[in-house]
Amino acid sequence: MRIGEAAKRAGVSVRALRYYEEQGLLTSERSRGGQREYDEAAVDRVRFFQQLYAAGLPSRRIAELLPCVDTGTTTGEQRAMLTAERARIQQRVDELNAALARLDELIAAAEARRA
Amino acid sequence: MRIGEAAKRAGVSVRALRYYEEQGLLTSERSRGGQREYDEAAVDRVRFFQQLYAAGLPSRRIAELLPCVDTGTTTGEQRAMLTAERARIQQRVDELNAALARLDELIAAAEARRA
DNA sequence: CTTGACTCTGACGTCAACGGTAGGTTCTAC
DNA sequence: GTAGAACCTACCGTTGACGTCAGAGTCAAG
Repeated sequence: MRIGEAAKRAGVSVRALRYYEEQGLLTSERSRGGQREYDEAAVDRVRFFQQLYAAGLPSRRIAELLPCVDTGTTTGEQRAMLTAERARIQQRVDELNAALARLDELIAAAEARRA
Repeated sequence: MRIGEAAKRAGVSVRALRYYEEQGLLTSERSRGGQREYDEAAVDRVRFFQQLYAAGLPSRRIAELLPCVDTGTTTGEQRAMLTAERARIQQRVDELNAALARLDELIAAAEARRA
């Protein structure tokens, strides 16, 4: 499929796909006319990026861990990065839960005063 | 206390405090010389901002819900915003947990292949 | 073989939350 | 009363993940 459909299926913009390629996160075949061609795997890959972006990883880090995903092999350094990122995300989850608790206080107070 | 100490106690930069004031999130008394004066409540307030920032709320939204915090009263619109933000954050937590699961797969595979 | 939708490569624009700097003032300690 | 730390305003710079636009080429349909 071409870039427009791939973007739609992955739920991102056409520009985003070109950006990912620019950053070395995504490759693509080219038609004889020079247009990008993607397969289903590329769509999955992009969805994976979205998850990692949502988790706060910058594209640099994603690029660093892509070899693990692609080849299935890891260096000690890469394993260390994976667990470090895991810890960072876990911490973010904890922060968000704290924020949720805080918001719940506000909401409860607001509802009480409303009644 | 002056801005330097307030920043240190809140765990942010001096620049950040001036930025919050610029955005209408924080006020301060001024000494006769024009220097900002903060109390403990301001420090707490800033810590609260940090929590909300961590939860992904932009300063615009924070500014919108500050009246609830300050006056303790809410309009229907504000209550709606509070619960909407709550839902958004909850969704983010879910996304992060999904990312964690994904990373755990990678880590497990890496550890297995290492051994 | 033309039309219209889609795509291409640059390259500049955007937005948030500050960082950093310049040039000058205020405060605290001695 | 003076040195040095801390503070002031004003303004430009930064970073990341794209948005947007220009000008040109490509592709599927009729």
